[in-house]
Amino acid sequence: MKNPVYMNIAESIRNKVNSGTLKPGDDLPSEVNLCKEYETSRMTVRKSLAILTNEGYIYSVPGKGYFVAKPEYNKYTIYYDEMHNSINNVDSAKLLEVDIIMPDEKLINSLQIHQNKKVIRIRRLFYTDGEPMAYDVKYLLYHKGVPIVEQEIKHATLPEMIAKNISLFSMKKEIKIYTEIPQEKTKKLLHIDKELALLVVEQKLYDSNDKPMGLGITYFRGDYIKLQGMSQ
Amino acid sequence: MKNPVYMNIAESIRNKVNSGTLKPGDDLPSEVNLCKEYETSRMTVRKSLAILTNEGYIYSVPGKGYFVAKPEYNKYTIYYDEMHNSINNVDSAKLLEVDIIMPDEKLINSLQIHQNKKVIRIRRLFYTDGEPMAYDVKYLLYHKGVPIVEQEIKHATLPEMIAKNISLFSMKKEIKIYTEIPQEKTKKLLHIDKELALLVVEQKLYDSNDKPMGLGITYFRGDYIKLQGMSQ
DNA sequence: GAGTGGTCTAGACCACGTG
DNA sequence: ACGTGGTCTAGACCACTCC
Repeated sequence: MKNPVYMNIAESIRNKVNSGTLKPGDDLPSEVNLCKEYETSRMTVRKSLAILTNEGYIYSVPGKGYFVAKPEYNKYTIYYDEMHNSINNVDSAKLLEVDIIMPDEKLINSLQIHQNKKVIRIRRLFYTDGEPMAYDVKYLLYHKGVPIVEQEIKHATLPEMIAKNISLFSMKKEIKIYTEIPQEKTKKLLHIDKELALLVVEQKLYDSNDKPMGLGITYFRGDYIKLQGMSQ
Repeated sequence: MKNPVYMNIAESIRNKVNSGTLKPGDDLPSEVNLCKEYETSRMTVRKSLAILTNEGYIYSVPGKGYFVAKPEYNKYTIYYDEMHNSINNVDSAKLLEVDIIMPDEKLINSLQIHQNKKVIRIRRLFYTDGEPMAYDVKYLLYHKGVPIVEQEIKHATLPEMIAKNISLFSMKKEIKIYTEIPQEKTKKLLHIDKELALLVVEQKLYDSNDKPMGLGITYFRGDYIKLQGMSQ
């Protein structure tokens, strides 16, 4: 046990919260009192408290003190990538079509563009073990330098397509997950000949000014996908 | 502009990463060099670097230095609560049944229990505007003090049910999202008389020793739910 | 051995909230 | 006025990496 001092202090307080000795809303001893209790300097105590703050255990109010936070019941982290999921990975992709279209009303609203602004549409099919598992459509705003090179597009995810121009760090992303009964043409594309639902995942990417940069909609065969997430 | 010094330094470096002046894999100036560049002390520079590390912009390697990180394309945060979602909130709930059952094989595996360990099953219907929108089943391990008081159970989420005993902080949660065609009995419960898919959300809660504490499965009418997530 | 980040100290001044 | 957290300094020693 040669952990740094600040880790031991954080662990000690964390245990008090986990065990219920400290309950949400309770106040912690002040920094100077914690210094005395653990016989260390203020910066070390503050390091411990910063860790617990990051972990969501506590929060501070300037002039008042530190308090035990309420845990977030309902927060999950999910890693979603249209080419990889927990049941099946996409092992090959077919580029159906790349074209330039005039946006319909839904697209005008979604991408917040003028009705005469043209949009690049990329339609693909994703395969696993030779079977089609998802139909994928991307709508990208045309920007100088956007690659329309087949080999670059074929296996790219939406962030990868857009990151050709913009730093990936400043992008904001949104995701929507819902289910749908497939239309006839989608059934044909995905070789669906029985009653089967689609899991639909919409991704939207924004630049640092909250301007939409692209929209992707992926229609997964319901028997080929399960999304997973976890706390933390 | 009377921001703290460490914020300005962080902002300055963040901008270099966002603009592409610094690219993933590039190394940053050393702490002492940053001290000279920004004419400040080492602890202040370290505070800036700690922030950028938390934000996922950079990472450090002891003995070597700081480097620009690769952004996480595919990480999303989703707030899920079986009683609230982006389309419709549950405005009332009906408790169908609470009973004690012997676990089937699926449940034995999922909750990692012995086959003769009994399990509490809670079955509910969720309504919005008087219409049934979801069918919900929870499986809880029996523990002393578990409340089986109807009024407490009726509107509780899975974490709330289990948090009666255990500190909510130390719990780990898992979520699985998929789609299914409803069975006949589910169709009746949810008043489904047309072709309609279900969005199924499974939640599993673990205590701090990774021991499963409960499983919840919620079957949402596909036209009544859309899950949403976002980066960060 | 020189340079790097990781930990830690013992001070300081400030803005804020409460009596 | 006093106690609180927020910011900042100028040092120190350590473990690690690389040459």
